Amino acid sequence: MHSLFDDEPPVIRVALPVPLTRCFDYILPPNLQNTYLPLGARVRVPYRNRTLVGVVMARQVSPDIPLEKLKPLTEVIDDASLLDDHQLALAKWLARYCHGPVGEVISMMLPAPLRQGAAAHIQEETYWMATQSGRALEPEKMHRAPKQAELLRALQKHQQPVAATMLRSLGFTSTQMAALEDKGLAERYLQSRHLEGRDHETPSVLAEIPLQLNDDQKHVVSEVTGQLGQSEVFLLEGVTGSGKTEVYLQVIEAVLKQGRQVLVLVPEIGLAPQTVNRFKKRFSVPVMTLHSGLNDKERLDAWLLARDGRAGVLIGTRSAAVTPFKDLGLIVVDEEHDASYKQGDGIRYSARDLAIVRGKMLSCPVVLGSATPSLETLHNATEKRFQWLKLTQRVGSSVQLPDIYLHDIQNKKLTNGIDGGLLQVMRTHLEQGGQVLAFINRRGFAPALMCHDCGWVSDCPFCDARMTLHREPPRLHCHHCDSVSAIPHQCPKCFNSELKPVGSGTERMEETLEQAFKDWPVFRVDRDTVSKKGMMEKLLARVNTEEPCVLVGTQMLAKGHHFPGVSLVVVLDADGGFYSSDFRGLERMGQLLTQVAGRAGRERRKGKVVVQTHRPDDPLLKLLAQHDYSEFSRCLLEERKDTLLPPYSFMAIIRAEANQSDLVSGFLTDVVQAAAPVTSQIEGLEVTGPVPSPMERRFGRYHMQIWLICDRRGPLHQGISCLLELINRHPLQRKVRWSLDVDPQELI
DNA sequence: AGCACGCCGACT
DNA sequence: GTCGGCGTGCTC
Ligand SMILES: [Zn+2]
Ligand SMILES: [Zn+2]
Repeated sequence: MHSLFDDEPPVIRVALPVPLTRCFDYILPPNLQNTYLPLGARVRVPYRNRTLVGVVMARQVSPDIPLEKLKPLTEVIDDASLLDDHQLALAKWLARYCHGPVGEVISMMLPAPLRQGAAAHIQEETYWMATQSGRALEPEKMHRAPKQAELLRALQKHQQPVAATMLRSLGFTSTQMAALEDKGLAERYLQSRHLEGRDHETPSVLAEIPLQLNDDQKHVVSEVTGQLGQSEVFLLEGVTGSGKTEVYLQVIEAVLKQGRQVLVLVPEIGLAPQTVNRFKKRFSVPVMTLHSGLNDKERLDAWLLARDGRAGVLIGTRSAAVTPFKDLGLIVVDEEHDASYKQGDGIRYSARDLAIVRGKMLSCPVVLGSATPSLETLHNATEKRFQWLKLTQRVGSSVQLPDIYLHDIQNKKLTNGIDGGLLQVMRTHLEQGGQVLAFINRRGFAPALMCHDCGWVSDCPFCDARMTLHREPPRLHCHHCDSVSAIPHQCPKCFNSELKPVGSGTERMEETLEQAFKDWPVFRVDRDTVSKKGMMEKLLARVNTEEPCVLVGTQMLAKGHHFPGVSLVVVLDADGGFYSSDFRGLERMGQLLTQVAGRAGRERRKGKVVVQTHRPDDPLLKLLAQHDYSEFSRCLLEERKDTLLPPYSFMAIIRAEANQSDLVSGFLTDVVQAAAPVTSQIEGLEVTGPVPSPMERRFGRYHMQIWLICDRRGPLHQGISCLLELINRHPLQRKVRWSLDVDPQELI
């Protein structure tokens, strides 16, 4: 709105990274009134007694507080919009969805240097390339300038521009480079080092010939490429080895040929160099990555190159979902069911869901790929909101699905978590020259230490949990609060000197298997071994020799790296999903088991999977053993429908914690009771709680939650707004930390 | 969230 | 007398 009077100073509305769900207005001082200041540009503003970086959300606003209370802004940082209209619309959408401040959402979207006000310009470096006449000239003829001749000879060897820094490290000087330029023999280029001489404007997109597709793949590629420019969501369901990646590559190729950009989302661990290299090898356009392994500068460059349309393909983990693009033509979400797509703190968004929202806003297709789609996605596909495409044929004729055996351990005495019969199966397999993969879902030596005389257990002093016994290095370690203590030599309660480890983790399994198989090496892969630098590379090299060995580890082994020599996979604790307090426990178990099975015998020989279970007759487990994830998921969906849980309802959780349990319960009880007159009138909305979290005490703090479940999103958000309003007015706000999670993935 | 302001106990 | 504990209020 324009000001009522012309002499009133122009006021702008700024989103700031503060936890207050409103924007702040500032006066544009006279000296900045002629500065170009578009929406989405960053400004520096005074805020209380400090200065903050904010983003312009509106101009020429009439402030809701008296004009004399407004402060003038300090500085305009961007001379052009930093975030375009779509990016701002996305931020607003996410802020509404999370019931959070748009300023915090925007702050989350920006790489750290931009948050702090750094210039939004790609650092360009000088590159040199021989011109046509430079290539035609024989350097030997340059008698009077031997150094320049040598430089020209070096440049002639390359078809691509060579970095000036590289030439300098070879002993050439800038004067020599400039001299060649003056003679028209060399040309200078300014470009980002990350582009590796590639250019998105390139006329040819391909750097190699694509693979031949089978009929399934051809059908999928033509379906998706036939609907480019439309906001369609595709579920691409393809079993392990059905050639999903090649389908992605060929759909991406079609988008790149239109001169548009592509975003590829991958799980946290999925960003293996081999995946990225496959993309770089296929395309001649710049392929950038964005993941947690990059430093601030690298992240900023990737972000800017995507925003400026200079990156053709961006492959990234969760946070890449909020990267701006100049002309986005396709989003691929690989392993869409993966839990790492959900941000667990701060702005709790799902990268997969955000991808779908962006697709709708930009009219671009979204491809969700998985061998084990989430129930949410399957439900959307069944309801025809997504187009359901399937890859049923496995690529390569020799590849067969492994046989899966459910190994009954009811009434069996296990030695350190493994049955003697199963050890024999492993031995036979090793004798035949095969590699074995053994999964166990717990790190450490044993999940607890116990006194058999008085019943003392290694409880964590800060959590409702046992401290895990570790041998490397020896310690008791709580996996929930990270507190560490020495291993007691005798029982702290009765002084009995015999304390027994209870249950097995990866370390104990490693030891057990080492003792059982003296002739073959046993390698452990879990967070503790992988974090040691260079260990993983060394291990991969050893395992890739395909000499017989045993790999024991956590889920980490199932994701990421593929081991071609493995033909026996052993799952030691499959029953966890049955006893999980989370209604998604079984779904996760099915996805993990299917993924694990895909690790057995993908090449050459047929694989075998053995699953230790107390429930060999369980119908769901049997379905998984028959490679029937579809029927398995159909059964689970049936169950969710009966219990009216997601995806048959929408859910939100309000979590709260404090150092005293009565503070949390008092706080949440007040809120629920005060809201009841309103929430009980909202049709279909169910408010449950406060209830203690599955592990009430964690790190000395008491956790409780309120559940909101509703059959429609609208009333759910109405209920949330009502509760949050009361929370924000509650006097205990200072002592209780709380958060809202819409569409939670974890119920903890 | 942050950060100032303000009001009480125990220190030089 | 003052240093610092944290309860309270506000941020354009
Ligand atoms: Zn004891
Ligand atoms: Zn703990």
